[in-house]
Amino acid sequence: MRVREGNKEKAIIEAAIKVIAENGYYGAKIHKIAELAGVATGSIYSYYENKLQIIFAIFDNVWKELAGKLELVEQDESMSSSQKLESLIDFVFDLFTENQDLALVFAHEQNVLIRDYPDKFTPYFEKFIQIGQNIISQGIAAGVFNPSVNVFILRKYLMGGISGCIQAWAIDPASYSLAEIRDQLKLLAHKGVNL
Amino acid sequence: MRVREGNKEKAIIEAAIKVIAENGYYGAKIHKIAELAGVATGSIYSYYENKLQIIFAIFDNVWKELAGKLELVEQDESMSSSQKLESLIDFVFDLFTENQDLALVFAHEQNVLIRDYPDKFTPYFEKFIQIGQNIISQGIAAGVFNPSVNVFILRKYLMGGISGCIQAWAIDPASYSLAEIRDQLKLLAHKGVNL
Amino acid sequence: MRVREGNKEKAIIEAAIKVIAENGYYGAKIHKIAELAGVATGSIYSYYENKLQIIFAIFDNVWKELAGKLELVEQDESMSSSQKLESLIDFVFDLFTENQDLALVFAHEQNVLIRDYPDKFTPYFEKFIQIGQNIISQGIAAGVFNPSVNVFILRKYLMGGISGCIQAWAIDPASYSLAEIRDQLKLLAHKGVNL
Amino acid sequence: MRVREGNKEKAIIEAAIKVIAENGYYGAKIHKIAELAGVATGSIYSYYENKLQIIFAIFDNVWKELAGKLELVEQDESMSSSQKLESLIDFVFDLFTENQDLALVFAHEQNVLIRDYPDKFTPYFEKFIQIGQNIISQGIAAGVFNPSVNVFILRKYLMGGISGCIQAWAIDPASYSLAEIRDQLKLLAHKGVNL
DNA sequence: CATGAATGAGCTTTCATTCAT
DNA sequence: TATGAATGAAAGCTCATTCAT
Repeated sequence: MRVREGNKEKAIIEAAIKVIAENGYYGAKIHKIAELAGVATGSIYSYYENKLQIIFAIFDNVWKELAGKLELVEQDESMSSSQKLESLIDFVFDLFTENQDLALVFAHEQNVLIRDYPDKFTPYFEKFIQIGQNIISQGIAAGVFNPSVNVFILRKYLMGGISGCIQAWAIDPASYSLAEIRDQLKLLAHKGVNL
Repeated sequence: MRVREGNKEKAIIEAAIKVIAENGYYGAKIHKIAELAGVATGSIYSYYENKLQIIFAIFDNVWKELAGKLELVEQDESMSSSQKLESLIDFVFDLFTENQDLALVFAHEQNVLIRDYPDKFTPYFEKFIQIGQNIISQGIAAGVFNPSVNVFILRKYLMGGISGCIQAWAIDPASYSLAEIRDQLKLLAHKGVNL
Repeated sequence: MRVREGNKEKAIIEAAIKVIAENGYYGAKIHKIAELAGVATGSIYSYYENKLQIIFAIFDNVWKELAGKLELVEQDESMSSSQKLESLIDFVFDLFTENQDLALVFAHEQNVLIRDYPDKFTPYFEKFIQIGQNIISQGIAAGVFNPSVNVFILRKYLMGGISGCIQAWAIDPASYSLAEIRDQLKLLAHKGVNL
Repeated sequence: MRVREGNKEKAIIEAAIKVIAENGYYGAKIHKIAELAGVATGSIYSYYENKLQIIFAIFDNVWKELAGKLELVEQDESMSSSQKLESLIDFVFDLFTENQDLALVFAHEQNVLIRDYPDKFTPYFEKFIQIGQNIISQGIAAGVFNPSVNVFILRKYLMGGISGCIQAWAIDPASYSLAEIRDQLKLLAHKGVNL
């Protein structure tokens, strides 16, 4: 049956997220991940080729899900560009605020991973970014977004800003109101792109 | 001669920036830093207590300089809040675009360092951020900035956005026009804070 | 099989005794101990926390065994104080002459270890010494040992004398007759304590 | 002038005794010895070929002096064998109780040094021991000492016993009365050798 | 597939010794 | 001779990965 194995694979990923969130990628010991996942150290290697593939898998899951959702929104002709942009923020925001450890892994590890292995990082991230860029471009074409913004730069700016806020919250959740961050993010994004 | 050449310490820092930019903190081997600095491995430890202190020193230099500059601007009564905000962006932008490796170290390592050693990270960073926050608050008080933005969140957003752009450029400088990034950053920052 | 072979831990200790005997604690390289034990360097650390714990374990084994034996003798009411004192010498003598390397480790390292880590050294040594002291005190009370000897000083003297002889033999076994050393030790001990 | 240099050489030896007493030979850093001696690190090497020669010099000084004194006593026909034996103990005892650090160095390092460098250790030690052995042999020949003791073994026993007592005192001087140790040592030595 | 003991390459750090001044 | 910054070999220890069971 796939169920049991599927469970182990997932248990490993979840344990890895927790351990990496707490210790960083280098500080996350395979032994600890295995322990937390309730499997033997060696079993990790039945599911993932090596340590690197585990964190790749984490981000693959994340961006596959987000890109899938965003793709549906992009194609939804009943939504305005502004609504689509808000949805983008909501998707990212929902996922990471649901799972604080995942947010920390995202904030701390993704950039470094992309630097070290630009060609091996999940293509779904690029896809997600590309869709986001499309949404903005479409908004510009539709006359609702400011044509003077460089979408290529804007996407880096927006992602950086969102990431900065999520990280701040994940490190010290007690100091931030999630609802306010979300509203502010949307406000700032809109101010950034609107005419 | 007894006069310390004053170069070795600097040579080590510069070599460290280069090696860390290319390999990350964990991937930066002391041996390589020493080699690039043109000193013996052991000499590193005459100048820095251990590997960690090297990267701390890098950030200490960076934020000491930036906080110093920003402090002068903050106190300059001839400048408007908008001009001060632009100066902030210019300072960060100038420093990191002058030194691409430093930009990569900043973009990839700072957050992780702060996570792992929150109390040992240079206090000048917090000082810089605090001054930036003051500038925005003063702009709000002066009626030029939007009072509905949460400065606490905004500062994370702005720093994240700036960092995201600098990182994108540092990884792939050929694809970006520095001048355009700078203009866009200022535009986006203004749009974010203005009424 | 899950059954630990029970040999590796012992093989490491035995290799350590040999290597430390030949090179001293500081001269004993982990790599050499591992090689002689027939295990990988890293395996040492599965059994012992660090290098120090290895030599602590050696002395723990030694004095645990000797203190256990001496305790039985102390409680044996059929033996005279003189016989008990002879037993003490026999126990030490037997153990160390059976294992020349162990004798060298004892003679060369124990004092230094106690100096450097007085609180971490095996408590069984103190126990052994204490029982020896009791035996002498009982002999004095029974009127067979000389009441004018200071048992506190005597125990240092006796241990020092025994240690000196064992060391001399261990360094150059060809020059000494074990049987004669043993007889002389007993003679000297008796002359030291008898009335 | 020799004076100045002579002072430095002595200052180094004295600093070395102190530092080695506190940290052991391996724990004694050349840098610390130089600092305490008030000379530059490199200057040590103008006086001693290397670290090893420093501790050799310490023991050379010690045993040269003691052997010289004991030689005079041995040749003194007005003294009995028993008096000569007492003198031996007095000499050792006086020197080490005058200089507690020296006692620690003796107790902790001499045996190890002899093991590691049997041929390079000061010949004056062997000379001292030899004279001591002669004194006992003469006492036996004169009919005052017990002919059944093996002088070869006895000397190891006596030196071990004396060393054990001096070490105990040096480690914890507050717990011992020097006068009593000295008396007990003489008593035990006499009981050991007398008929 | 599951296990976890075993592996050993590779790293940071120390410190006796050197040598240009 | 005196100095002390510089050297670099060497060692303890870690931990991702393997593999016999």
